[in-house]
Amino acid sequence: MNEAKIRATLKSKGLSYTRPRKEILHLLMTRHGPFSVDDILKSIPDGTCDQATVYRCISQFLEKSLIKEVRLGEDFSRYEFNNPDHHHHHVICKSCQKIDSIDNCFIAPFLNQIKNLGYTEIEHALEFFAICPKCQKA
Amino acid sequence: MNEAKIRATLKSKGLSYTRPRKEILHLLMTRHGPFSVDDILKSIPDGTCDQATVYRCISQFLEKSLIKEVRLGEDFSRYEFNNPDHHHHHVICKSCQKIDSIDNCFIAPFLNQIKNLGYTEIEHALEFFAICPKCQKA
DNA sequence: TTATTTATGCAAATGACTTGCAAAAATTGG
DNA sequence: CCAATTTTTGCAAGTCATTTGCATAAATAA
Repeated sequence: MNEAKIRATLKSKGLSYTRPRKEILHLLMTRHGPFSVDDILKSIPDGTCDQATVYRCISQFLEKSLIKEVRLGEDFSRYEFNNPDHHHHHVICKSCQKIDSIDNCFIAPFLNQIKNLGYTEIEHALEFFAICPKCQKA
Repeated sequence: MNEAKIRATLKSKGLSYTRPRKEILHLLMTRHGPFSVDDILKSIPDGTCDQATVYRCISQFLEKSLIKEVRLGEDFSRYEFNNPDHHHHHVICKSCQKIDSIDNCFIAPFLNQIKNLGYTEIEHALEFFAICPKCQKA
C-alpha cells in the first residue's frame, strides 16, 4: 500500500492529505482489524498524532464510509476498513477476546421480513460471542 | 402482573424484595421495551429510587439472566425482559428511533459455520437500522 | 509566496456508568 | 415480634470513552 494509493483514497472522499489521516488510513487498509482507538494509537508511528485527532479522523472516515464501526460488547468501539466486496461479521471469544471473521452472511430472510414491514435503507449489525477452541482446553 | 409474581421471580433468583427491584422488574415484565436507564427512571413511580440503584438492579438482573442488554447504535444500553420463549431482534428507525421487533430468527446457518470453527456457547447480537414507513413520507 | 481555509494539539468538558461510605431497609435467629 | 446481622440504597464523587473550545500549525487557494 503506497502513499499514492492512500492519498488518492483520501482525495476521492474530499479529505486533504495529512500525516494523521495517512497513517491511520494506512493502518486500517493494510492490517487486519477491527481496531480500537487505543490499538490505532499504539500501531501508528510514535508521535503521529493526538488521541483527539484519531477520534476526529475516525468520524470523518465513518461519514465518508471509508470505515465501519464494530461493537463487540466492549465499552469502546472498534473500526475496520469498509471493503464492500468483503462483507463479514465477527465472533469474539468471551474468554480471551480473540476476534475471528465470519465471511458468509445469511441474513436475506430477515431482510425480506423487514422490507415487508415497509422499511427501506436496511443495514444490520451482527456479532457472535462464544468460547474459542483454545479457551475450551484451558 | 401482581406483587406475588414479582416477588416470586426475585426470590427464584435469590434476590430480596425491595421497592426499587419491584418497580423496575414490574416495568420490564409488563411494558414493551427495550428501555434505557432514563426510560426506566421516568417510567417507575416518582421517588422510587436513585439512578445508581437502577444501574445496580440492572446488573443484578443481567447476572441472573432476568433481562437482556440491547445495543442499538446509541451511546447507551437498553434492557428488556428475557423471555426465553420469545427470542427476537429489533429494527430501529435511523430517523425517528422508533423500535420494532423482528420475531423470526434465521441464524442457524451462521451457527453451523461457527460450530465448525470449534466455538462453543455461541450467543449472538443482531440489530437492524432502517428508515420506517412514516419517516419515508416525511 | 501570501492569504485563507482546514486540521491538529492540548486541556477541559461531557455523559454514561461505577463506586465508597454512611444510613435505611430487609432478613435472620431467638 | 424484637434485636442483631446482612444487604440495599442514596448521595456524591470518581472513572473512562469520547467530544469540544481555542490557539497554533499545516494545507490549499489565489
